Amino acid sequence: MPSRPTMHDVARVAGVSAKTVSRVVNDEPRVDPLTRERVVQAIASLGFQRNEQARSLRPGQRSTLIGMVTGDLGNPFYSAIARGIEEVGRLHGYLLLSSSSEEQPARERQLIEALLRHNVEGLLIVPAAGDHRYLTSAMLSDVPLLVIDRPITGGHEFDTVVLENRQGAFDVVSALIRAGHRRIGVIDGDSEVYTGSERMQGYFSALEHAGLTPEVSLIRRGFHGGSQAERATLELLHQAQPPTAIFATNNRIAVGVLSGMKGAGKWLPLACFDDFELADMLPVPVTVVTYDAAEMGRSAAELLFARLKGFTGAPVTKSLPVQVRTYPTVHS
Amino acid sequence: MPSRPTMHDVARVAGVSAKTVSRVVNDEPRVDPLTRERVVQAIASLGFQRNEQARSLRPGQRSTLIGMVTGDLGNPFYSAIARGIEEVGRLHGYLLLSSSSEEQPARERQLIEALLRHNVEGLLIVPAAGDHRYLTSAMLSDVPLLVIDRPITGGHEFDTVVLENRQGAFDVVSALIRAGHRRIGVIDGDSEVYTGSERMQGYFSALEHAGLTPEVSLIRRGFHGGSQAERATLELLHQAQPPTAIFATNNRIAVGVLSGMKGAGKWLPLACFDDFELADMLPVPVTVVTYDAAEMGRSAAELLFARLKGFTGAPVTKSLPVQVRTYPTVHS
DNA sequence: GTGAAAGCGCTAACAA
DNA sequence: TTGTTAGCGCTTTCAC
Repeated sequence: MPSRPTMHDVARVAGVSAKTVSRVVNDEPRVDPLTRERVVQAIASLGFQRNEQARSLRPGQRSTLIGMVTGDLGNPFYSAIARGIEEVGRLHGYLLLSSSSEEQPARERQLIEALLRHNVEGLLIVPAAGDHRYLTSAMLSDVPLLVIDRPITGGHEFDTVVLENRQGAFDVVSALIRAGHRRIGVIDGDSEVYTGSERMQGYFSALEHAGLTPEVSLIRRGFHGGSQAERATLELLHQAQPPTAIFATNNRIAVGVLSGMKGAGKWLPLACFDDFELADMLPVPVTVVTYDAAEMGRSAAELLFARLKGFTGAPVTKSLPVQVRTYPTVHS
Repeated sequence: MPSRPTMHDVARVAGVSAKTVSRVVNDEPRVDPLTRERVVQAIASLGFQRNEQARSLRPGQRSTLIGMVTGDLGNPFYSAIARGIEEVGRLHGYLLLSSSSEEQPARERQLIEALLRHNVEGLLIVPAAGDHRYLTSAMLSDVPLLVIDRPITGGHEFDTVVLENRQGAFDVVSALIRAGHRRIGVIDGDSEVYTGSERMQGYFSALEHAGLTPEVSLIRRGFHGGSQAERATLELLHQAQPPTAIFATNNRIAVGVLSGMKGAGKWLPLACFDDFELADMLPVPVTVVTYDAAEMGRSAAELLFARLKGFTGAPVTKSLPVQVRTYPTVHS
């Protein structure tokens, strides 16, 4: 059972003091080349690896750890963000502690506390719903916190990176209108969530901009999973005056909408916030709002490292651009 | 700029020694209820949070950190595994350090070393290709390592969790045969990768079992992305004796195959290892091998924690079951 | 039931 | 150029 060698072990083998080993490990200048060589040899022969936890215990030393909390690491949207964060972190020599709140506020708080106990130098969160006033500067004690995808409302202000949700929804609904649609159904995910409400506003703006009046019978809000969206779609399609196209405010909803169309045997053009694979293989034309989720992670991480490097100033909010893309139908 | 309070700060406020605070924080029994109460108050009023790095520095103390290396955290397959690991880790009070090797052996090694420097108690990796003999017990110094999805060949033996790749491929190809197909094309991802070669063996076994002879012209191997698979599909479809169905050894390949079919305007039934969304919305019947990727992560993590709890014995290899599932075509 | 002293592995400050 | 001392925040002796 080999236990990790310490600097003292290396020092003994090299015939120097621990401090000299430390100097070599940290590439400090004032070390005799010959001494350095002896130490390097000893390090290699013992397979020494510095204990980062011990190092970061000293005041003024960094832990080189950052922490992340999203709703669900297994969700491709969140994991793309995680990927972006990790990528930038690695460039700076940081490792990423990642965790899933399962969208539960209590869990999110526990995770943030756990990450802080482990001395992360920075936090990045995709906040769950709920009150975040517990995020006081006392609790965070100088650890910068970056908010991704949905701003935290009320209380302390944080650096934030979001998508241009409203603009994207406006653009994609406008595309349907340009294609001649006047009755555009909409199925919204959780409309209490920031992104959902922003996208709904984009929908309304697009109608208004085209001189169209929103119609209650075409709007279905507050659906969580795909199966709820599927039922809502059936309702929409079976009513007396059905829509001629449908806008889904996210891709999980879109999948439910497609199932609904399949069930009803009525295929309508689909618009959707979020790109998804095989959109070009469907029996309906699909228009999506596409964007780079990993870029959200990268932007957030870059802002975080700017803070760590001493950038001060008022909290920043960055909106990332999105793009509309149309996929043709497949004719089988 | 608030800095984190220490146990000494709490001790001062509560009028006790640091050791007593430690006792309270660790729920040790022999503390006077009144003293305990005073300490609890002080902890609350200061917002004290124990410094885990300092704690884990003492010999015999755990870091409550585990580390993971996969090819790409942003890939849904890997992130599902990460999710499973994280879930089990959380139950045990552990945080997860996750990182992406980008399938580069050198990067993988660097990440493993970085994780060890940060005192992870266990490692879980989805290994990149290449030689892993550097993973010596000297390097790992008692840190258990779990291998996921693809066994490490040669050298040290590790606990391993994989899918029943061969059986799954056998089953899904057999399903095509039962449906009457005699000429089944196959497009393989990277056939040097363990999963690819296992799945190919399953394909061959299924043919053999049905008394069919493999045909070179129906087999295309070694394709990386979807676009390579797309070209291979076009070749397959345009030859004199085309197949009547195609087996794709993973879902990225399957997407390429579908593009190829679209390009050729020839739609054939598709079989595929890996489930994927919207498989029931395609102009061809799709049969997939489905499984729970998160379960791989959970199984691996459970095995890891068993080791941490002292389970000894020869390295274990666990194969997780897979299932065949058929989606009907959509008729638009 | 409580506290004082020592030390985990490392590095900043100071000596030599 | 190199070594000694001290201490980061915590917990383990071992006294009291």
